Formats: sequence, structure tokens, C-alpha cells
Amino acid sequence: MTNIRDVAKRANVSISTVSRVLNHQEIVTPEKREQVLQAIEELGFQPNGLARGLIHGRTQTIGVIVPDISSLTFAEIVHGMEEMAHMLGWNLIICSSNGDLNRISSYLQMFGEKRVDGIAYTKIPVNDEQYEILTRLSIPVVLVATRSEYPLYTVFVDREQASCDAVQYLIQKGHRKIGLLSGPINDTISSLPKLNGYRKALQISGLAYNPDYVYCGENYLIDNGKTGIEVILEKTPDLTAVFATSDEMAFGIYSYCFEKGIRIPQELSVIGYDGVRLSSMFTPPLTTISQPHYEIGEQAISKLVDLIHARVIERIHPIDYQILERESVLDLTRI
Amino acid sequence: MTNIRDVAKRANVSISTVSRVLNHQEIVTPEKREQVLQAIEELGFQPNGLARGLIHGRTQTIGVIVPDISSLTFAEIVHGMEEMAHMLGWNLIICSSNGDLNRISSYLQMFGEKRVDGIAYTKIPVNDEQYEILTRLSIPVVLVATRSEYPLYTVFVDREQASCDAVQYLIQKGHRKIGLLSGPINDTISSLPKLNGYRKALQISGLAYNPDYVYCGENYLIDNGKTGIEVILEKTPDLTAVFATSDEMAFGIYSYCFEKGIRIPQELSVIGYDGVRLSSMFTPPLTTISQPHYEIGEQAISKLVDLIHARVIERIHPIDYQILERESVLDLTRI
DNA sequence: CTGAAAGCGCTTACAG
DNA sequence: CTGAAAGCGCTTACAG
Repeated sequence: MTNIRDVAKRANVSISTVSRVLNHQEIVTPEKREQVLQAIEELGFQPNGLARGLIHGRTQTIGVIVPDISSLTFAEIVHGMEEMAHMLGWNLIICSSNGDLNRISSYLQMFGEKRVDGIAYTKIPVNDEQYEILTRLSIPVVLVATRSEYPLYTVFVDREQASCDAVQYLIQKGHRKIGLLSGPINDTISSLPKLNGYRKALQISGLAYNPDYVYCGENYLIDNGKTGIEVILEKTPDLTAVFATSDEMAFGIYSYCFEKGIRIPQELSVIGYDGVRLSSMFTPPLTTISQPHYEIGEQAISKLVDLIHARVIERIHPIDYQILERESVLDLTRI
Repeated sequence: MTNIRDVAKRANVSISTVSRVLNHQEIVTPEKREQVLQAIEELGFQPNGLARGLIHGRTQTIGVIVPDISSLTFAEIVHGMEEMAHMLGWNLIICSSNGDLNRISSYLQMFGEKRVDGIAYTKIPVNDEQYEILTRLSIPVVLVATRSEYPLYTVFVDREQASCDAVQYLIQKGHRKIGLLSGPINDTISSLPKLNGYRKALQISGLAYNPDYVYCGENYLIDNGKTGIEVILEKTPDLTAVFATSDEMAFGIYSYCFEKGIRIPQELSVIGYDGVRLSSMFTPPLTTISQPHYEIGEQAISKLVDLIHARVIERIHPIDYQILERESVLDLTRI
């Protein structure tokens, strides 16, 4: 591999001059600059980013931790991150934890050794050990789509409020017997706030909370939606609407209803959560809460870069969500 | 940030000794080793990966180029890459090109400057400019899920053969009027081989190729499936089966058929391509060609690491696919 | 404007 | 077994 010395030799200048040309410093005379540029071209020289990084203490690299990159949600978040990072001139090292906390710790360690300039920490709750590593590293961190009791910068959607809105939407359409298809209840980042939002909406409208209307699955996938709705309907056949806390679960409900001949929304109204692309193609199209994953990713990187540049930012950066009104909820008030 | 010198001072040894402890060289006496380890612990010292990389000319980093990380396919490929990379002790820098060739070139450039040890180049065809950059870089490259006229290492599924199999499966089930929902025909990586496979299957069975049975969409998404099937059925209402070259397009067909009251598979058989998770939850479950994306990702990294270690590998590494037989194809021979 | 020199934080022959 | 020194490929005051 050619280095700056080879270029200098070929261009008959010192390495300092080559370096100056490389860094677009205008003080170099046009002739020398030309010589250098030509030598670079001829030798196919590429400056060594490691050496540069070593000197500047800056790598233009951001480390990203996601639980699982093959999930639609994270893939979209990462995509948003990618675009923003590219725009601002940063690169991403992306690591899937698969929910393994040890693995997260080892990734954080690696981020430290690789001297990334910032870390985007997605979705997984920050435990004591990781918080300790994070602070020891003293690298700027932004939490994405998650919250934490630790004082960390955060870009997120208020799931509790969004869920409350979803359920209130159903109530407003005249529904009173409303089911909830929840994820695992020990998932404090995602499931718990959604459950809380559900309860809050009921409370606001003076409706009683009835555990029979609630099913907690092990995850947010289709199968859990399918079995979940079955379980709820067995206990409470008078159900008129369900809030599925993921579009995939909602799809499971569709599948169940199709098999049993239950018509949506005539016999059962469904509202989802996520706003994945496919949801608009369900039959009927799914009414759902849209979380702008792409934008979350963008904002996360944007804020992180602000932090890296030591700009002052708000600790909490909420992202707007909206209800995508489609055709899966029946308006009982108009009947 | 503490460095090796601080550690040496605190442990009352030379930096050489610290370095030896860091690199697990056994020649250090237990006492000194202990002192050093303790100093590292107390100072929270982390070796600087940049300095190490500078010396070794090795970064334990692999650059990955994908067209769009938020697509299901690539998200899964990347996931497989991630897992294998983690297992083998490598890290991934992942870059979405969004199909922009200039952007790919700039990413390759960046990979060079960052001195990645290897490059996984996914899906997009390699043009002259990129091939030139790639060779100039002299960094090991593996092509993933794509082929090229250039002599590059390749991990891929034989789409032509897989498509041929899919269509032959339909023929074997007694279908003779078989439609094709294709992607853009100028996509030589993905669409063209699938079209060729379709024609090959017809030819083998002595069936004529009729362009009226073929629709080429602009992409592989749902909408194109929906309009595609509409267009084909208008021209050729006698159609009994369709090969949709993506599961998403197949889903578009489902959507269309549901609206028009066309029953699958009784009135129209559908076979898909991809084997995405959701396809098993379609109503009826979709028969489809499964491409093991995750495994493709794993193999790509595994082969790339072999290359980096200068091990000899086969130039072409085909990945097995299979037909997931489910319920969307009617067996006409049993009627 | 330009070059020689020091230094970024490590590793690794080379003596001892 | 251990330390001083050179060197990886750059950047950047410092003289001139």
C-alpha cells in the first residue's frame, strides 16, 4: 500500500505539503498542489483513515446497537439512521444483540476500542452494567425508541400516550368491550407503557379494567395474535374491538377471523400498532398507530451528531405518531 | 483517555510489558502481569484499536454494501452476516446504497480509507467503475446474492433454476396457462434470471411462451402484484396459475382476488418467491420458493473471512433453495 | 509557502 | 524475562 511518503517522493515535495493538499489547506502553491494531486492519482494513493483517526481522536464512525436487525421495525430505524449518517458524513457500525446482554456489553467494549465518536443504543433497556460501561467510555450516547431511569439523551415515541389514543379512538367510535393483545409484560420498554396507555384510556372514560380482556403473548409476532384473540374471545365473546399492540399481531387476528368466519370490522374491530407497509394491504386495510421508524432513526443520528459536536440538545426528544384511519374499525355510533 | 504509558507508569513496568500482557504473551512473569492487570483495571484502560490497526494493517472490520437495509430480504441477509461475523470476531460497517451508483463508489472509497479487511457486495450489479475501484483497493471481495461477468467470488442462489423449478412445479400439478409477475426486466440480477427460468420450464415441457401471460412491474412490491394480475387476467382470463417472483407481489394477487371474489387456489393457483415469514400466514398459506437469506448472509461472511485469511475457496458458492409446499396451488391432476 | 521534527498509541525485533 | 528504540502513516506547531 502506498503511503504519503511515496506520494511526497514522486511529487518532489515534503510529506507536510502532501498532507496539506490532502486536507485542502489553501496555502499550497498551485504548482505544487498540481504535482501532488498528480502523484496521488498515478499511485492510486488513499490516505490511511486509521492514522488520521489516531491523531484526531475522531473516526467519523457511530456505533449502533439493535436487538435484531431483521425485524421490520429496526430495519426501518436503521435505514433512517443510515441516510442521515451518510448525509452528515458519518458511518455506522451496526450490531445486533439478539437480546443477549453480555453481547451488548462486549459490543460496547468494542465501540470503545474502535473509538467510535458516538453510540446509538436502541430499544433494549439499559441495565446497571451497561450504564457503567457507557459512562466509563465517555462517548456520547443517544437512546433510541427506549427510555431509561438513567440520565441519557433519548429519541422516542411516547408509547403510553399513543396507546391511550388508540384505545380512546375505539371508545370514541362507540366501543366499550375492548380487548388488548399485549407483548410480554416484563418488557418494560414496549409492552408495559402500552398496557398502561390502555388502562389510562379506560379510566379516562370511566370504564372498568377487566383482565379477561387482556392477553399477554411472548412476543409481537403473528402466532401470538392468533392464539391471543382466541383466548380472549373464549372468555369474553361479547368483545367488539381489539387493540393489537403490533401490526403483526393484528395480522394474526385477521387470520383467526378469516378461519372462523368472523367479519372485520362488522363483527370485530381491530386497531394495530406500528404502521408497517403491509398493513395497508390487509383485507380490510388496517387502522393502526403509525410510528415513524425511519424518522426516529434520522433524528437519533442527527441528535447524536449534535452531541458529538458538543452542541446543547434537549434530553428528551419525542417523535410524533399518528393514527392511520383505515377500514378495520366499525363506527358503532353511526348504527 | 488513558494510554499504555499511563498503565506502564502505574504498574512500574515498561510499555513493552504492558503490551505483552495485552496480547496475552505468556513470557511475562506472573507478578508483573498481575501489576499490569490491576493498573488496567484501576485506570479503566482500553487499548486504542486505531493504533493497533495501524500497525497490523488489520481492522477486524468488514464493509457491507446493500441496496436497502429496510427491505425484508436484505435485513435477513445482514442479520445472517452479523451473526457469523460476531462468531468469527469481526465487525460490520453496513452501507445502504439506495441504488445510487455514485454512492456505492464513495462507500468503496471509504472502505479503502478505513482499511476494512474485506467487502461484501450485495445484490447490485458491479459496473466497470466499481470493478476498477474494487481491484485498485486490493481488498478481498465477496459478491452476495448477485452475479457478475467479472471474476469475483460469489455466494448466491441460482434464481434461474429456482424459478424454473417453481414453474415446473405448477406444470406438474397440471397447469398449462401460467402467468408470470416479473420485476423490472432491466434488473439483470434478479428479474432476468427469473424470466429465463420461467421460459426454460415452459420449453422443457413443450409449452409455448406467450407474452400476454407476463407482466413486468417496476419493482417487487404489493401494488405491482395487484395491478399485474389485473392486467394479465384482462388479456388472458383462462389463466389457472401464476408465478409471482416475490412474496409481496403474491400478496398483491391475494388482495386483488379477495376484492374480486376469486378464490385461491380453487380458481387461481399462486406460487411465490422468497419465503418471507408472513407468507405462511396468508389465507391460504402461500406455496413459495424459499431462499435462505439468513444462511446466504452467514456463508458470505464465512467465505469472505476465508479469503481474508488467504485460504483457497471456490469461486462460486451456490446456496440451496427449496419449495415450501403449502396451500395456494391446486392440483389439477387429481380432479 | 515549505520542510524537519515531534507526536498520536501502539507493537515488535533487538539487546541485555 | 524485560526495556529502549524504531516504526506504523499521518498531522501540526515551529522555524525559516
